[in-house]
Parts: sequence; structure tokens; C-alpha cells
Amino acid sequence: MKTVATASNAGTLTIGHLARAANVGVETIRYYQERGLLPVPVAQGAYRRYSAHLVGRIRFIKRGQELGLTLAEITELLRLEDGADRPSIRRIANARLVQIDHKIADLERMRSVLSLLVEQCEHTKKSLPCPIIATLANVQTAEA
Amino acid sequence: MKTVATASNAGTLTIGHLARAANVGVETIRYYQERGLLPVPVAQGAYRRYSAHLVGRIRFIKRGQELGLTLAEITELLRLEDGADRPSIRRIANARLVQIDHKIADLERMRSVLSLLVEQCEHTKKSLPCPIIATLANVQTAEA
DNA sequence: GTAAACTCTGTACTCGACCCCAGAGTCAAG
DNA sequence: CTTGACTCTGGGGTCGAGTACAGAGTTTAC
Repeated sequence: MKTVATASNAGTLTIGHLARAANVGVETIRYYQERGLLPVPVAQGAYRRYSAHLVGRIRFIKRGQELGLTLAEITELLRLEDGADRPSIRRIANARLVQIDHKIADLERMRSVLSLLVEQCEHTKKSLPCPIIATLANVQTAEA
Repeated sequence: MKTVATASNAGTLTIGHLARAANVGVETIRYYQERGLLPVPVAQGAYRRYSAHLVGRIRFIKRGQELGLTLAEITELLRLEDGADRPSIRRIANARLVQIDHKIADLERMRSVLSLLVEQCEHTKKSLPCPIIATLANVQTAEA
């Protein structure tokens, strides 16, 4: 699923320059091309040349990732980049928000149990079983 | 890294029965054996037989996973199962707690930005650029 | 005594986002 | 005009926790 090359994609940067300018690896650019997030410009001679505006596109992708978006979602957003279809854009953001909320809830459940257990472990007499192990082993511990 | 088989591991359950009793797949048991979380009992005839107490061990593993522990950490805890070395046990739990806290912090940062953007997107005039896209594109939007 | 259901070993695949490598070709500076 | 740094294609590997499957052998219930 490679993006079709167009003349307008051509530019002055080699892939290495583009990579350094966008602060990603050369392999990342190739990967994004394969995934259809970046266009594959027509080669000028043996090598391809990239337009400097792709630096912005890569930053767009990276900022999306920082917000927890997947490359699939970012691909969608790039398709909606003109900003005309806001409901679709919001749908993507909201779907990710729901996932994030689920994940936070999971992690907070884990954190509260784990921190309670660590706490208990520190304050339980050495003669009694370790509360962490006992909980995992599903042993009923007494000590009111 | 297969756990060495010992006579004491032998029992009455086939792998399928153990799997059903512990509510996991047969493949999961084999995988845990490979990872050293479960012993490989001596075969009785052509098939191996498993002791019923392994059901508890599998539940131990599953409860550990519910607390966010990795199989590597659970392997460690199984090694410390006698509960004598509580500092080591707590070290594992605390290390995981730190990871969980980092992850929660990351996710909350994402959530706050994303939900703010969705909010803004809903209330920004259609004549102005979509705030979600604009943020990813790093466009400076006016509108005080 | 046979057929269904099981078990064995071994290998490959999944997901997501890359990283790393080999070998061949090419470009640019001095 | 050479040499070193780059680019190309194509492939494989990584992490974590399994799942899936093939093909052969074995048990067990009827």
C-alpha cells in the first residue's frame, strides 16, 4: 500500500537529510512510506529527493503518537487533514480517549491493590505469611 | 529452559484436564513450561500427568498478571514463594508500581490534551481550522 | 476393535512500530 | 578519480504472551 508518487513530492532533501531534520531514523521514513503515511517521491537519478514540507508531516505523526494515537489512526487523520470533516476527526479522538480511560482504570486498579499489598507486607509480622505471596496464592490470611 | 521434572510433579490430570481446571488453554500450559513457570512432569506412558496442585500455581500466575506483573516477575515471585525473603518480594512489587505510575502519568497527560482538543473542536467556529488537526500540524491558532 | 478425542513435538504466526543487516550501487568532496 | 558516506532493495529480528496448526502417535469409551 505505497502512496503513489507525484511530482509535487519531489524536493531537495535526501532521505538521510529528511531523517535528521525530522529527528527520526531513515528506517522510520521507509516504514512510514510502506504504511502509506508518507509519499514515495519520484527518484531524481538513482536516489529519491524529499520536499522539506515532509518534516512537518513527520512531526504531525510524532505528535499524534505522543497523544496515544496509533499509526492507523494518524493515517486517517492525515486523510482528514484539510479539517473539513470534524465529526470524523472527533470520532477518532474520542475512540482513543475511551481506550485511554479503560487503560487508566485498569492501571489504577492494579496500583491500588499492589500498593496496599506492599504496605501490608511491610507491616505484617514476620511470623505471618507474606501478604503479597499469600494474595497471589489466594491464601486466606487472618490478622484482623 | 524447561523446569526439571521430578516425581513429585506427577499426578492424575492430563494436560487437557489441567487446562480446563485452571481455565487456560493447553498451549498456555506448554508455554509456561517452556518459560519455567510450570514443571514438566515425568510422562506416565506416552502422556504426562499433572498434579492437581498445579491448578493453584496457574491461578497464582493469572492473579499476578491481573496486578500487571510480567511473567518474568511472576517467575521470580514463584522462586520466592516460601515468603521468607520479603525485601526481594517487595522490590519486585515496587518496581512494577513505579512502571504503573509512569504509565498512568503518560496516559493522563494524553487524556487531558485529547479531551481538551475534542472540547475545543466542538466549540470552534467552522470558519477556523480544526483544533485537533491544527495541534498535530503545530499550527498556531489565534482566537483568544 | 474401532473411532473420536486426546496428546506429543515442532514450527510459525499474531500485534505495533519500528531496528538492523547485507550486498550492491551511487554521489560528492578533495 | 578515488574514497568514504550515503542510498537502494530485500529480508530478518525485536518485545510479550500467547495462539494456531500439521502430522504422528495414543487412549478411552462404546
